[in-house]
Amino acid sequence: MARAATTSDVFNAIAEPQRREILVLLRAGERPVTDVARELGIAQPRASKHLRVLREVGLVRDRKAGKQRLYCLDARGLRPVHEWTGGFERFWNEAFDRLDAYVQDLKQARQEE
Amino acid sequence: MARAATTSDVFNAIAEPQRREILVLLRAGERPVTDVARELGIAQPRASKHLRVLREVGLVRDRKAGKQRLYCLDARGLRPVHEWTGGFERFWNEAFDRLDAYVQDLKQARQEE
DNA sequence: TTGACGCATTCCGATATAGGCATATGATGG
DNA sequence: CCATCATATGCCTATATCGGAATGCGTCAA
Repeated sequence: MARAATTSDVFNAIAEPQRREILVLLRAGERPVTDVARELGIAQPRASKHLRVLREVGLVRDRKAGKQRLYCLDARGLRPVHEWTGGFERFWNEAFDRLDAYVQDLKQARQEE
Repeated sequence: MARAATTSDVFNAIAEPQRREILVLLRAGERPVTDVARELGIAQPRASKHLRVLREVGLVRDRKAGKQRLYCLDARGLRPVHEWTGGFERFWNEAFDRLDAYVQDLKQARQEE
């Protein structure tokens, strides 16, 4: 089996750097596809594809505006990711890590005696 | 080009659900590969491979303990993810979203007139 | 109606990945 | 040194991407 589909999975959707760039860009407000493509320096079909993935996982919404289609951020889907990583907050505490490294060294040393 | 390598990229590493499970499991303390495999209900080679990816992006460390190899969490790499998503915190505020949806509706309605 | 513009989609090729299975490697005990 | 347990790796297949180029489709203006 290959990797899980990006569709319907926010973790996969934001695994792609350019999609993260798009989300950051859209924080400044809604934009048409062409603008997104130009600001990221990528081809328009590519921007459309990324935006489609983001739309399918619910991270952006789109709205027709004449000839254009404006995309805007809907960051609610990022909340679960934030909370999931937040569950590890106490583990990346610097002091904790230093202590942990110390314990590691102790164990390693004891075992190498 | 295919998708970016999972290696050396935390966002990609945690895009895989089972790897996230492993990280959660390791919060309870270090474990040998076999335990990880058993607790996730997967084959041992699979667990080893996932652990390897996690090790290569720095999310776990390993330590030899006799015949076993104990893996332990090193969650520091999750901090950037937490902070990145945190940059969208104000956008998933419920009230904000409600207002936004309202504005959306207004625009949509105006355009459909 | 015809162009022109903005965007989505499709077809294609290259590649990375996940998983399974078999097997190699490593360490331990006898 | 050998048998055994614990892990890591290599090989293989199926599949899901990403990216590019061409093209389809809808909308607006003249």
